[in-house]
Amino acid sequence: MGNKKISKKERQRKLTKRLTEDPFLTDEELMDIFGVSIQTIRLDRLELGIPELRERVKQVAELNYSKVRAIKGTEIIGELVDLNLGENGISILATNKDMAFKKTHIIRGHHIFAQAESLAMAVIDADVALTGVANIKYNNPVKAGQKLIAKAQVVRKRGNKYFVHVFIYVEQEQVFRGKFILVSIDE
Amino acid sequence: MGNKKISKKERQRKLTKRLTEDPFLTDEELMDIFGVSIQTIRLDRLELGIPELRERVKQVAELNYSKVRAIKGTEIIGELVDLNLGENGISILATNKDMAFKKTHIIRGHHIFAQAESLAMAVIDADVALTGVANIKYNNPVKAGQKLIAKAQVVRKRGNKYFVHVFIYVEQEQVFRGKFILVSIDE
DNA sequence: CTAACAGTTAGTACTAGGTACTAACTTCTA
DNA sequence: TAGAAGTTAGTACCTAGTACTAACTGTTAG
Repeated sequence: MGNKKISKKERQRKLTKRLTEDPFLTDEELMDIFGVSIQTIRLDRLELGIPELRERVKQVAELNYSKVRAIKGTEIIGELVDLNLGENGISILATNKDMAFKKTHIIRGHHIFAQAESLAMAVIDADVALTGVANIKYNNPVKAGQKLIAKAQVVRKRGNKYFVHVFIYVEQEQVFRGKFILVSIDE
Repeated sequence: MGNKKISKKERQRKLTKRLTEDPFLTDEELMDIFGVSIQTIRLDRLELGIPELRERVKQVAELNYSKVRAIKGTEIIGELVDLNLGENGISILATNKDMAFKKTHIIRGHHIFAQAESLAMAVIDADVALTGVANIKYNNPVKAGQKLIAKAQVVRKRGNKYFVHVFIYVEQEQVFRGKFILVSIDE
């Protein structure tokens, strides 16, 4: 693909773009793409501070390995720190900027909801449950990096219906409250 | 960490487990973990058909490179198929088993909530919004693989508060309804 | 008791995809 | 036309392996 001469600056700009699009390219492939020697590619990466292929692949792998876990978790969102089955429970969720809006760094609502819902499910003494009705309120926006402490309380149980209240706090201040009605399914 | 003799079978079982938990372990680290030589680790991997570290890392990277994009999207959960800013909108979310409980294959509530909430945000004509209050109800469980069609309608606007109703259907049948009050933040 | 075998270890040659470095060549430019 | 910038070539070395041969250890069957 010998593009007929482009400047060093231009090549380095394109190289950066190419590698952000596809971090799996080897120096050898880049050599063919830009029609320069492998040493030039390596000098470019050195100047631009772009690590080698294996390092780039590892970074992508590590980044997503934790991210996916955090989103879908095993089952519960946040870390369960206390639990009395059928009574109450506490979970902690450390927020990060991946959970937030890019502009404002305010945590997206469904992450908070997910913590509350999954804690509510954890506290009831049933194998599988579904959220029937939820009445929720977000009191205050949460910033990326803040630690969410969720407290759940089973208030009533009627047949296979559980009424659970969940309150989420950031340093004593309430940021969320939710009333869930969970329905357990017997198999 | 020389565990005092374990059988080959047992070691290979544990090795498989260790590597599914943490695919970033080198043969050298595994050698220390199991107290055997590096050749034994390599024979084990060969017998078990487990590829080398760099291949494993690459697989994790490639797998998630596409998956994560689908989970967090740019901003909206599901695909936006129709939108009249300030009035209404429709989004479609194709569910899969990663969004469901392992046992029952029923979609976890917060994914449905996330689709509804993000659609509600998309329809209101404001840069950034937060969910203030949500009153929601799950009518019917959703199975993995079903296609969720969400319809949002802005019913009232008062100052920086927007009242949005969202209904989600699976083939004409309503599975979710939510009333959101969204608050736009002016910067 | 010993031969046979599984299991383990040791060692060598080779690989990809590099780093780090020296040296030389080409091209532009003052 | 000298010198700097840019490019290319080549070498030694690195990691985390594969693929292979050879030898050693421990158990077990005849």
